[in-house]
Amino acid sequence: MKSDMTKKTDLSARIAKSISDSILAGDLLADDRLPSEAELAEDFDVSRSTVREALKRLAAQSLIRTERGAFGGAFVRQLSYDDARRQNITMSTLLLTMNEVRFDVACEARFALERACLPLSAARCGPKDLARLRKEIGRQASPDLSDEAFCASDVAFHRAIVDSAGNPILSYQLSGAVEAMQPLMNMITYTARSRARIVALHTDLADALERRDAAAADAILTVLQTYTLQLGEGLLAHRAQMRAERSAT
Amino acid sequence: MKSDMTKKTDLSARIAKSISDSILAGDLLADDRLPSEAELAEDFDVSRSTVREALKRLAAQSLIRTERGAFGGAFVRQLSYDDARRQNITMSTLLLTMNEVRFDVACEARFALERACLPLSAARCGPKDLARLRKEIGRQASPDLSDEAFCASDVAFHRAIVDSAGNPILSYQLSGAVEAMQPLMNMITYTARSRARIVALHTDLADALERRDAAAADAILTVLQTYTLQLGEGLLAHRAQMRAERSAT
DNA sequence: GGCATTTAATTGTCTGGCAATTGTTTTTCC
DNA sequence: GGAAAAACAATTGCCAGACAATTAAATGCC
Repeated sequence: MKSDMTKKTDLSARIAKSISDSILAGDLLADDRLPSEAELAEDFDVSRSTVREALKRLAAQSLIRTERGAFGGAFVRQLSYDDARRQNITMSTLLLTMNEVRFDVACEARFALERACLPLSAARCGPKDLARLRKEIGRQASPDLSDEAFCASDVAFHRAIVDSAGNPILSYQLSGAVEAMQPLMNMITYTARSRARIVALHTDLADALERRDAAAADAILTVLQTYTLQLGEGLLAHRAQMRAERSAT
Repeated sequence: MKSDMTKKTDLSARIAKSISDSILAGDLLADDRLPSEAELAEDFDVSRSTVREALKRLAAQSLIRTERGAFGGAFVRQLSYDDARRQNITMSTLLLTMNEVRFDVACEARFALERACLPLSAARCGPKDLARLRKEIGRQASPDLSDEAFCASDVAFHRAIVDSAGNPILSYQLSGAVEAMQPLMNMITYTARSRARIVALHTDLADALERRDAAAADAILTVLQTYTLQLGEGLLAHRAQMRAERSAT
């Protein structure tokens, strides 16, 4: 076995793992009710506090939800796309910031993944998707927009491209890559010139998708990637400097 | 605000969120020590049990680790790629099974994402990566292999392709898509004929990568996708039947 | 039958305590 | 003086018991 778990980890962790295994294995289905805390305490032969700690662990992973009152209790939670997406974004953000990932590495991953969506997006995007893209482009063009708001709209634009592929699994998998970039992109100061350039590229991209021209969209994305990388160039040095300062402390 | 959180959710959830926000915002850095449970209890004006439940929530998300003894306590945990990958896989698996995602949808997402890696893999894969690929191909060719083991090796092969792109962020993001497929693929029975076909395609793929021929690799992946889809065709009906049976209960 | 009240089950929170762990400090002994 | 042993202190892990809050069901009343 990879990890023995016996007698070295928390009781609450072991209990949580036991229940979580049951859920993963399909022994417990969505909306099934778990035994009450008192029953679980007896089943596992631990105190109620320990059971509660285990249940909180599961709740933190969106595996269960709890309801109070008679006939309440802990219920297996059907993991929604939104919940999964939120957790994915949190984890990706954390991974990027805590490991001081280089801007170019994150950028490469993000654009590679987005490129994977383009053929599907070009084939399937509908009027609603295009409207969403145009709306964000319009917002990006307004001059009285903070750098942060511009960046947020940029992320929204790219999310819209991913969603237009019409595959929810794809949207989920890419949410982390697209949205976790935001903190990194926020460190860029967008001049009027660079904004205009980006808006133009976004417009070209939307046009290409509307024409269902995947090859053109791909080419534009490549240009956008190069330009983004260029804008973020300074961040590599900045990161290195931060690290140097901290180690000097 | 999106969610008020005040006076409707658990105290432990609010406290966990408060601490987790501090970590996400960078106020708490990796290996920083949190106040002791007793201190936190006083700070937040709650009992120690409530603080403990909050800390267990954070531990479940790999945000902190705890150590016992004097000078022990809760420490901000540097989220490792492995931790993140594990959680990503769990969540993806859960998402796929609990939402009864159609095999073709999951398959499409998986191959689209893998396709995104191919140019990078072709450009960068080294001898070690190729050896890993060949090793899995060799395993898949041995006739005395259970369907499950064959499937596990298939997943390992595709993970190796992703890893050979040499971008850890990409590897992380794709781990969910690749590994969460395994439970679905496990429902396929692999005949000797289909195994031979898959091994041949895998070999072609490895050869193409060795030649640094991204276009050829892409074409082979398309064939593999079509074939996988064909093998999994029955699962769509199977799923529908399962659902029908359950609703009849 | 419909509405108000009571009841029972369950989670949420608190208090207080003891055991286990572990780095530090002090003591003991050679 | 130095090394081993013992005591110490801080901290988490776990437990028992209590009470409050909530909520669906059961009951009673009209």
